[in-house]
This record gives sequence, C-alpha cells and structure tokens, in this order.
Amino acid sequence: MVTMVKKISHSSQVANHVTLDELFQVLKKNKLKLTPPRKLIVEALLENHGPFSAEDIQTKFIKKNCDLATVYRTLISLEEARIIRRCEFGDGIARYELIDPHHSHHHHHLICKECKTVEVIDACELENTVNKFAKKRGFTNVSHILEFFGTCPNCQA
Amino acid sequence: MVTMVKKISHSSQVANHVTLDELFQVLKKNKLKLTPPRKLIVEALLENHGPFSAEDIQTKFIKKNCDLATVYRTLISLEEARIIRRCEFGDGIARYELIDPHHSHHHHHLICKECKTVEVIDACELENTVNKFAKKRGFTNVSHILEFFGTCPNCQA
DNA sequence: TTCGGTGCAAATCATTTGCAGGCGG
DNA sequence: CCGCCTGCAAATGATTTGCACCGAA
Repeated sequence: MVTMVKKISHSSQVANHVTLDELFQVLKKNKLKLTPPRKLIVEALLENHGPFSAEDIQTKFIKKNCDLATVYRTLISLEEARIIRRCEFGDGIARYELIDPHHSHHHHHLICKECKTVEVIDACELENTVNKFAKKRGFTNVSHILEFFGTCPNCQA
Repeated sequence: MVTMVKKISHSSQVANHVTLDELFQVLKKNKLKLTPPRKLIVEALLENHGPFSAEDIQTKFIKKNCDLATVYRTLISLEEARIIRRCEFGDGIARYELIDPHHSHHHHHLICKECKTVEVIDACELENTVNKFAKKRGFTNVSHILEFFGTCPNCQA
C-alpha cells in the first residue's frame, strides 16, 4: 500500500536543522555501520517530511536501490536508535518519520482517511494528563499514540 | 497473537447496563440476521471488558464454535452497526470493545507493552482541541485514536 | 580479517475472499 | 423461499526470517 506523498509547509521549521552528518554520527554511536542502504534511507527521511511506509521509502525515495527486507530491518534499527519514530494510522501499515533532535517537539498528525495525506498538528496537551494517570497506576516508561483522522477538503467531493 | 485477558474493576460501571436483548435489537435494526455466531460474539463482548482481537474472541470466549473468518466478518458488521469500536494498540492487530449506549463516554486505554493488559482511562480532554484543529483545516468527519503504553507494575521485574 | 549487514527467496501472521451449501426471517 | 451467512480453503498483503555472500571498520 502506497501513501500519497505531499510536501507540507511546516511553519515551525526554522533554521538549525539536523544534518545528515549528525544523523550518521548517531548511527555510529549506536554501533550501526554506515552502509549504502542506511545512508539512502536516512537521507530520504531527512529530505521528505511525513510518516512513510517501508514501501513508500523503497519505491519513491531510494528507487529500489536496496531490498525491501533491508528497508524493514533498517527501520527497526533506526527506531531503536531513536532516529525515527513509528506512527500508527490504524490501517495495519507501519509508517515512520524522522525525529529531529533540535526540534524534538512532540507532535501529532491529521490524516485524510481517503487519500492518506498527512498534516502536522504542532501541539500536544497530553503530557501532564498522561503522566498523572500512569503514575497513579504504577506504570513506568509511558508513551502514547495519538492520531487524528478525517476527510480533507480535496476528498469531500 | 493472543492478549492477556483480565477482568478489570470498572469504577464507573453502575446500573443500567446494556443487555444482550438490547444489542440484538440493534443488530436487527441494522438488517443483520441473528445467527448463532453473532449471538456468541456479542455475548462474549458484553461479558468481557477490554478490547480483544479476533483470535482472542474465537479461542478464549466462543471456544471455536465458529470459524475465524466469520469472527472477522462479524466484527466488521458490528463495527458498522456501531455496536463495537475498533482500538489500535500499534502492533498490527485489530482489537474491538463493546460500545455501551447507556455509558457511551468516550475513553481510552493504558496498555502494558509487555503483557498487553489493558486498563481503562475514563477521560478524554481532546474533543475540543481536535475539532478546532480539524475545522481550521477544512477537515470533516473527524475522529481520533489515542492509546497510552507503558510497563505495568507486574512486569517491572 | 571479522562480523554485522545485505539480497534473495521462502516463511509467517493477520486478514480477506471465492464459493457452495445452510438457515433465519 | 430468498438471500444473507457460514465454513472451508485458498489468496492476499505486510512483515519477518534463513542463509550464504559481501564489505565497512
């Protein structure tokens, strides 16, 4: 399944972005070798915004220059190294996006159920609530997934 | 993949619950025949709290008294009839829980990443925020998924 | 040189679908 | 009696894994 790829104007994107080299350093710190497939995938995710599926990455960005199985394996490694984050769109397909350590503001997405276009929602008012509930029940290591769905203006035909 | 089944004390559960008969009426209103598999599945979801996967339902609750394919088909029908709700735990497995029309307060879950035990979080402070963002961007028909994850006290060994 | 990483193909897992027979309304 | 439903088996789609070879450190 392939998602609509769409460049999104990201108002909060100011200077001081992560660079490819910085990301490569993070790979090294995590004892991950700098191989061609990994370079391609990290670069693709740095240059394209929005969560993408393994298939998206392989067919649209790196033009089949590495095997799909390698893309899956790489995405798992990158997530463990906290370079990318896994997003859940509720359709059984894993999608990933870069975590920019310089702009690590936690954010969410507004996804069109029809065309799967993704918009960024630069807000999360949940942190406090979440931690409160979790602590009260003795849970540790807490995280959450939050995604919004709807029909975008284009698809309301 | 099978989820840990655990009865949960649900503080907000007072009298005036849905009954099996009421649910059967809803089925009929939606032009769904009252067949043995459907009765079994609805009953299972009424008597057990917490989102369950198709496999959970078939193996734990109805003891293979109907085909797995039928469970999947039934769950889809029940969701369309708004008798059950689909939940997303981010592990590629669809889980469903009953929607009690008498206590239809929107709620979320706190899931242990290890044992998959589910606790109910009786709060959603998002409705307003959500609708605000969505409207601003011309989205209609808006919904959201929100689930919390962590490590439960038991699994912190 | 040494493992970790890769490509390829086969396996796995959740879910869906085609089809012929069965039964609820 | 008429379709909707079901069981069974096969198909599908995403993801994972086994294995032999290869190349980054």
